[in-house]
Amino acid sequence: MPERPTLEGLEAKWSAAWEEAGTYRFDRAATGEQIYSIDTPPPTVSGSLHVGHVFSYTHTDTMARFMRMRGREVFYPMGWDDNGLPTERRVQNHYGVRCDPSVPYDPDFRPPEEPSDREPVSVSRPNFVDLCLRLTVQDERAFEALWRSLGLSVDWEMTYTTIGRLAQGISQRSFLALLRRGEAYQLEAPTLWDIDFQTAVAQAELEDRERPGAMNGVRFHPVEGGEAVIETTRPELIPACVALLAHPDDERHRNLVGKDALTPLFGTRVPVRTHPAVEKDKGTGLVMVCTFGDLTDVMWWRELGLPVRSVLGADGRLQEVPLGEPGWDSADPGAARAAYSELVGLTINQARKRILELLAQAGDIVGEPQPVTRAVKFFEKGDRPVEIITSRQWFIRTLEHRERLIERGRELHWHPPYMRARFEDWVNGLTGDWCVSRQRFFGVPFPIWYEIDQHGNVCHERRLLPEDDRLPVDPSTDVPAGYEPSQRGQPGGFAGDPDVMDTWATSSLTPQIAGQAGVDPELYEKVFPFDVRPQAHDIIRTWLFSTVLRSELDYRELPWSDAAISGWVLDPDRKKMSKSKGNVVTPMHLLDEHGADAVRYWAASGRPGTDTAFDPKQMKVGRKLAVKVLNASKFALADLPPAGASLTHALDRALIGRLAGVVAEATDSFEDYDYARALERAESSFWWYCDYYLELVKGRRYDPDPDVSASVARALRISLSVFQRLFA
RNA sequence: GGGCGCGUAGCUCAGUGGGAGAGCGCUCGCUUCACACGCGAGAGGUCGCAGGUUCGAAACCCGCCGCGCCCACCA
Repeated sequence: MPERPTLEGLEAKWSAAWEEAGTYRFDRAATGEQIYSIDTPPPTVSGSLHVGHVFSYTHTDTMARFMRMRGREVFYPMGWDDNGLPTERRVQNHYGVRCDPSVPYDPDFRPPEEPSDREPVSVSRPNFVDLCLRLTVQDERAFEALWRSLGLSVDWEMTYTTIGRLAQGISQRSFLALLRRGEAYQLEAPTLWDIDFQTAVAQAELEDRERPGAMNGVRFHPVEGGEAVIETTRPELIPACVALLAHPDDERHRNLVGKDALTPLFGTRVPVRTHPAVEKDKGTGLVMVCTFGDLTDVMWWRELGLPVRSVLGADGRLQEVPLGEPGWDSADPGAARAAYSELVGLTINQARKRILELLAQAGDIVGEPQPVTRAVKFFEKGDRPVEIITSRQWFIRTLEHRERLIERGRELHWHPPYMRARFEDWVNGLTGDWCVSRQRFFGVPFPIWYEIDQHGNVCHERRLLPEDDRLPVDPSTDVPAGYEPSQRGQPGGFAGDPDVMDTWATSSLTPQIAGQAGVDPELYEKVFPFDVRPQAHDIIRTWLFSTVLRSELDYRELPWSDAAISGWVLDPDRKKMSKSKGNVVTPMHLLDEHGADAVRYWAASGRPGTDTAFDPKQMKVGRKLAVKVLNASKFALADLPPAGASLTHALDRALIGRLAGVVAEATDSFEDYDYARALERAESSFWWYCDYYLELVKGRRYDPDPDVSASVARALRISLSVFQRLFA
């Protein structure tokens, strides 16, 4: 018994001891209901963990420890989500490179020592992927060190990465199965597109940002005379206009409906039609449909069977179009070409400015532009608004499974229960199938090649698929069965699918990856379906939703019985922490300053699902609690008589009875995933115990008569053990 | 516009039908032999507002106000 008990050194001593003893290893001999499996969120490996990670992972850890103490064999792996755009962007900045798939592989490539200020160095795709792997290995080491400092009781022998062979094989196998069953399909269709990353993105990855704009009145010219004025914030899309629409009940435009009008500047003939989704009281009540300005355009285009006139290129600039040719008819092809030549090659903003000048010169601007602020869709990791561009992409069927997904959401036990509403809202609001292909590099490739015909054309409908036992494959370096490497890209040869999967297309399989589906069937059988998916509420629409979808498509069952949803850590002003705001708190110094128990105390006091303000004061409180436990232990255990006596004194018996109630309450709280309530009960009863029970028994505890002190000694042993287990 | 959550002491929050509470902060006192990272005493609140249900409402119901998040719209 030390003279002055101290927290210093305890963490290093015990984490080493637990590692040595394999305390948190999963015992594969366990079976059935005995096993409690956790579908741990793999944190994105792109820089550093922040205090929000510490918060929610601590919540999960308390559940793991509780279940272990209840006699369950806990399967608690860790994963690293290292594939995807965040890593690519970090590698670009860190090494000053840019991936260019047309550059050949250089086996002797060395990255620059320091990223230069000049143009980034173009490197081949394999070299780029090597750099991504190199950097993520470093990051993952740092992440593991942090998790160990925090005392997470994960089994470090079960770690996976989303770019690793296991995850790639499982992702590809699942995708090919979906393809065989028709649940995955390839289609050339309007797709949400980020013009900076030049990749398709999914509905789930969009966010709104307020942007200033201007509403411009623009005059169209009905072929039978008169005028048709629309209002638009996107005049640069006038060459892509395919129709004008009015509401069916709108008297003002009744004489135009069913007739044609010519676009200003380009003289393209477009029909005037009706659609019930047009809002009469917005602008003039007349709206132009372009291919494509927004998702509403896509809906009108699809429902009214309109043609496509695509003016926007993948790089976000206006591209060459065959004005005057079929599909691009013009009343005055010469004038149309002259006007469009002023726009081609310009960015969206440049083109918008220029076309307004041209319209003004032509006298087709009506009134003054009205400044407006409107919410614009952005890719959540992007810097410019998403556009809608027609491209060939892979999709997973989602819309037709909506009702079954809602049902699964109702079978799932949500903690807290109201989080289910977010899931249902999202499913009900889906507007399209899930676009899973990305025109990027550091991800799981689509395991598909295409035949090339004698003319050198890639035949996307003539697919060459690998057998499952070859997976994972990289079609950009591997060769389909029956072909030679020399036939790549040649007439009569083959071409690999150039795309990689959306990172969620892999993350949606974390139960299968963690459980090693198809690789270690015995393990998988034991852990799947998992018991719990812990995660934060902001990714219900992405990770939780997509995992439920994949499990439904592959197994027709839920991937887990429970979902434990944690809140966010907000800054002291209750604002969301984000890199751009510069208010992110990194956790390592907190662990150094306050100690893991203190940080965990703060985290565990945040109620399930509730956002919590970052508050170091709570960590100080946690540290005091830890010190108090040491001191109370010193008092309780010093010079105790031998064990074995019985509880004879009423006060001692009352204490133990009271503790039984606390244990029951804490247990009930934990069973309902309410670790915060369990902590609050344990803590308040512990301070009561110190202030009243320990003070009350001092006289008897030091009584020279062993018959008097024996009952106290017994009660102290029991009560101290109970409190230590409650806090554990 | 729709959905969800929240609004209790200066701050952070607990409290789902009967006593308004905890920690921090503040005031006063105490080195008392587990602990000054402690102990004791105290000040501080029309429980967002307005109705209703009830013998009784911080809690249950209706409406409103404010804050946050998600979704939709965004011509």
